[in-house]
Amino acid sequence: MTHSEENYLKAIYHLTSVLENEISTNAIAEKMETKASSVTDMLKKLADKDLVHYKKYQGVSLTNKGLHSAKMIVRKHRLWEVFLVEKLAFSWDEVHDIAEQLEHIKSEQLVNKLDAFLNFPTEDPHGDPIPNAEGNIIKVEKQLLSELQEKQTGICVGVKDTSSEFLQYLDKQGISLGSKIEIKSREIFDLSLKISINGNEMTISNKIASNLFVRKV
Amino acid sequence: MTHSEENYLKAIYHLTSVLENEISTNAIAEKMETKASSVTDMLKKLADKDLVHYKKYQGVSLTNKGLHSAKMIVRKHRLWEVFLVEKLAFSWDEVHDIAEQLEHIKSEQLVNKLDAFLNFPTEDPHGDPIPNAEGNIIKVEKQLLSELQEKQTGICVGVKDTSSEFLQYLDKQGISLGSKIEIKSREIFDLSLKISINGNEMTISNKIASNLFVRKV
DNA sequence: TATATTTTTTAGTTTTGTCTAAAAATTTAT
DNA sequence: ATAAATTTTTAGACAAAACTAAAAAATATA
Ligand SMILES: [Mn+2]
Ligand SMILES: [Mn+2]
Ligand SMILES: [Mn+2]
Ligand SMILES: [Mn+2]
Repeated sequence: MTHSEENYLKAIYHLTSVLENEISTNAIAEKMETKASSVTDMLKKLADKDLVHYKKYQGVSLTNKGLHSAKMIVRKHRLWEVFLVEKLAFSWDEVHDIAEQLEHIKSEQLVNKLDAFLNFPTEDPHGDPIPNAEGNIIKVEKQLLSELQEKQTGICVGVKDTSSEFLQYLDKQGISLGSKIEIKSREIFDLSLKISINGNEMTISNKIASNLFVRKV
Repeated sequence: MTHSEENYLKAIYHLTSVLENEISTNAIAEKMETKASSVTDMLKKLADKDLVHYKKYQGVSLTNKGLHSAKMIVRKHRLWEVFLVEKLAFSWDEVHDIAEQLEHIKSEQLVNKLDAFLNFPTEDPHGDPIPNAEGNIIKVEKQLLSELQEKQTGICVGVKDTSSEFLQYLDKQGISLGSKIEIKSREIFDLSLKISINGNEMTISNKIASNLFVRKV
């Protein structure tokens, strides 16, 4: 499997969890920042290899084989991110691009030894789940901070936007995975929130709150 | 720089240390298991990018820029090999192919953090020197075991052949980097050696002895 | 329903890296 | 010095992965 094929599988996998039904050519093109015609070419190739179900004009979905491959790529991506943060002291906003390269390294033994070296983590530095060697994922129930009611409290367990801009903003505000956040009040006008985080009071916009995952406590 | 360009630079670099003078198209083709015509094509491209000095029919050599790039690839290859052996518990005969992939990961920060994580090793698991961030190499004087005289003793500091067959043979015989080897006697007929290694006596062929580097003591 | 708009596919190019076959240059042998 | 052998380069082709422009299909609108 080529890097390009792997990137397409991964894109389809990620779109599947957001869009539920069949994935459109255009959705893939947008996600991969490429042209729809290139996507069509690749879908044919992936279909030939039994990695996707594809019918002209009808969108695409992963076969079992394709799903498993996609999960293994995501597994590698997230394990490498853990390695970079935990072992090499990268910060969580620096690791994505490097992991994009490392996820294509081919060696089952390597992934599994890396997994063991890292003590079989179940989540990456952004709170995303890491599939195990069989492809199984531990789902943690979580919701957006913006969905919490006034006076409710949550533990920050993930980010929806993983851009370094957003992650660096969170660093600046002292928000990280594990932070305890209480909604003090919600401003009706712009849905901004007054929160207390580890005792510290501050105001955050709705945009921020709808990119933070929390586990209610 | 593409993977392929990097592989060519590395091949030329390795051939340079063996062949001294200008490197021939055929030597590169043989090393890379490709056709001479493919090599010619690539040499033109590398010359265009000022990575090699190339004159038709006259062979090729690395420019300063090309030499530095090659050293950085070798640096990555050998650091990753150290990582795989020291941290992930791979054996020294399993790491080369994985390092061939990892050497192409592009991130200066990654290499340097990995280097620090490994405590700035100067040699890889096969005894080959690791260029530092500036490309400098610590040369250790070493010679082939086959060059030692009777009654002389050496410490094993490297292997010339890094094939897994040879490395596994060494494992089986209990020979590793750091082993103290004394030449007890040399058989004139086939140049085989009776040696004692860490007290243990055994006989090895000339082929083995001329693939083992030692530091005389 | 008929028409307009959007989405998707097809057709034809381009770039990279490879190949084979043939031509050109260099080296070796007579 | 000439001929033979070897090495290297050129010419032309191909596969992968991208692109643009145009055609076809599906969807939305009047
Ligand atoms: Mn990532
Ligand atoms: Mn992540
Ligand atoms: Mn190696
Ligand atoms: Mn090595």
